[in-house]
Amino acid sequence: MQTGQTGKPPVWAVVGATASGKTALGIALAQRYGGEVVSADSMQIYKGLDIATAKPTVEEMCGIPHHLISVLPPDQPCSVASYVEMARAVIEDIHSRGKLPIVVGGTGLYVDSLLEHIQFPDIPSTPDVRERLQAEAIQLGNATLLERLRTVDSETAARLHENNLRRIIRALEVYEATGIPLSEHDRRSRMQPAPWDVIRIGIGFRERERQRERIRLRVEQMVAMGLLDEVRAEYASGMRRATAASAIGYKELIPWLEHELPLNVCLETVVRETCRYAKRQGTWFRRNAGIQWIYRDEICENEKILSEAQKIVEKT
RNA sequence: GCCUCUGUAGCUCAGUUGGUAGAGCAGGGGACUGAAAAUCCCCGUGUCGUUGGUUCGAUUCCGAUCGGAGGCA
Repeated sequence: MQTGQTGKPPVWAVVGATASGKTALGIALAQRYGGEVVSADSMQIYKGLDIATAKPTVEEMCGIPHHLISVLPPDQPCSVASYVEMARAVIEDIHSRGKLPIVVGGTGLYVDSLLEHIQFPDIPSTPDVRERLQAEAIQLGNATLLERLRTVDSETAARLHENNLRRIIRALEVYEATGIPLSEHDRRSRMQPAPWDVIRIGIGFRERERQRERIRLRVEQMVAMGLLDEVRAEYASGMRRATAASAIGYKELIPWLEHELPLNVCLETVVRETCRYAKRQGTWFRRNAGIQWIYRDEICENEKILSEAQKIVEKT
């Protein structure tokens, strides 16, 4: 098996916003370089909602093995930590078979936690503690909880806004469980460098309007592929409260299923929410100086995107 | 034809007892370590429909006019 410059085994990654064409590029690269795809997508990891989450179809996969897609039941909560654990095992397996792992995904937190080799301490979320803190927040106010956090972890408290209750609660939860501030855990989690040589390719858009057009088109395609039936079936099966239920393209169509809004309005919401999501993804990946970008609206055809990507991987 | 209401940010609408205006949504920017397709933060100049008049000063009052909604014929 080939190794990178430093002698470490290679891992490639294709990242970027939704509807940028990551999936196609990942598969094309895998075909040419003996790769297998490792998905880094917090929604595709769940079974069901295949169309809504834009999972590649069997034909699109072209026989390339895809990992971490449709591996969890929709009602099972996932987390970065468990994703990273699974993904590491998958990468190790791919390497052991002499193949090249290509991480493809738009969930920035998952991608970075994996590639930066974050060591997550074993502090799982505890629903009862969260509920208790949630209740306290309602009773005493968020500011009180943030103050409490300040006394045990001023560093984390300083960077959290009092409205960001979710993170305040997590920080308190971690301290209660371990007696060590979250900020300290975070530092320790970054002590180990990744054992791979990573190449990151990003697919982006220069102009937001191009991206918007592409998203609109993709939503139309999803509808043509049977999105509505899929959502209806999923809804009927009673999927609630799980992470998978927050998928864009699913939750926006519920008012239509419940006869509260017309279909076209809900579909417009799907487009809008997807654009907003894409914007957040852009913000996430933009700050990463290690990504080598290819711009979708400069190089339209997939062929050329592939050749650009080949230039990137071959010069490195 | 007459009467009433209405015309303010991309959209829905507040408001100014006359001193050139502000919310929500949309949009833009940012953050992000166990819910991340989630969650959170920051960003509001627009001929106040047009045109005359009153006034030191009008988006605000008055007249006309154009557009929209409703009512009476």
